[in-house]
Amino acid sequence: MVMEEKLVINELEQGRELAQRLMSNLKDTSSIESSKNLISEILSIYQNAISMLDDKKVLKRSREIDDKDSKNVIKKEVNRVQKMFEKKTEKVSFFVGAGQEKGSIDDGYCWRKYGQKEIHGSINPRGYFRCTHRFTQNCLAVKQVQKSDRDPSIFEVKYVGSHTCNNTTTSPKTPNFSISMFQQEDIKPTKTEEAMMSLEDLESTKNIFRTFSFSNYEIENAGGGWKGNLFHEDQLSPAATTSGSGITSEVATAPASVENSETADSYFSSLDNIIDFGPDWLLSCDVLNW
DNA sequence: GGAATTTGACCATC
DNA sequence: GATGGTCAAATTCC
Repeated sequence: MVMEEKLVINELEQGRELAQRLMSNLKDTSSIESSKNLISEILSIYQNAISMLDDKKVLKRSREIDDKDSKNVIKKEVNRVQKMFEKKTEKVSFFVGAGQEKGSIDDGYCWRKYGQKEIHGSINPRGYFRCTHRFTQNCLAVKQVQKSDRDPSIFEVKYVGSHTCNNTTTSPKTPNFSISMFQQEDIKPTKTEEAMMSLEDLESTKNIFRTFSFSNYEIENAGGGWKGNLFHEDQLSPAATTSGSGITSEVATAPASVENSETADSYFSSLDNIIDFGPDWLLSCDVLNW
């Protein structure tokens, strides 16, 4: 079975489990809050599953990978992912809670909004942000934030360029969140992508890959439920975005070598041996404690 | 008053 | 000409 299928099944199984819990909760009128949390989580899980199934390219590639004699395909995928890292653009979907309506998701960097555009075919406008230190430190990092048409609670954030500034709004955070990272499809090189991904970006990417599992009911609901945790203003982190996914670390965890690797090259060279590292490597992370 | 945001205009690309 | 990205003046916020 290919990775994407595992992911989808995983999502659906969690949705089923949560629905069962919800049914139990409904018998107990005192657990309304808990029920609300469960409903939110179920919805986001199904949203994830639908998104996966909806991605025809992922499914198409899944079929390729499913081919037992697909070592060449795997090689190709490794190269493709490697190229993706070489590009400076990454797209991240953020599951955003209350108080994060403006898409000014705090990812530890200072951003200044410089534009907003209605995008053809999209309901929601796209916001354009650049690093506050663009002129003082010549930092060319840029990000685009757009509320998902499919799920308004999700902000799709595309990062272009790497930070060359030293300034961050905060020290590395200890986010409680889950994150879905999708490969940016059909990225066409632009003038903003002249530089290659910096080690700094790689570092942040490695952080993103740190994983967890968050299908633990007790943990999720400790302190008012996972959503309460995730979206508490003091804790909501940026890049700390969340998809609300319940995908477990089994399928979402990046190889430990990612964290220890010094460069993207060294990391990806190890990928040659990883059969199950799927193509569009839809990663979903639920971070509990860093 | 300085910094940040908004928004219409302009420009590049296809 | 349509679309997406950026600029910059006006406006708002702290």
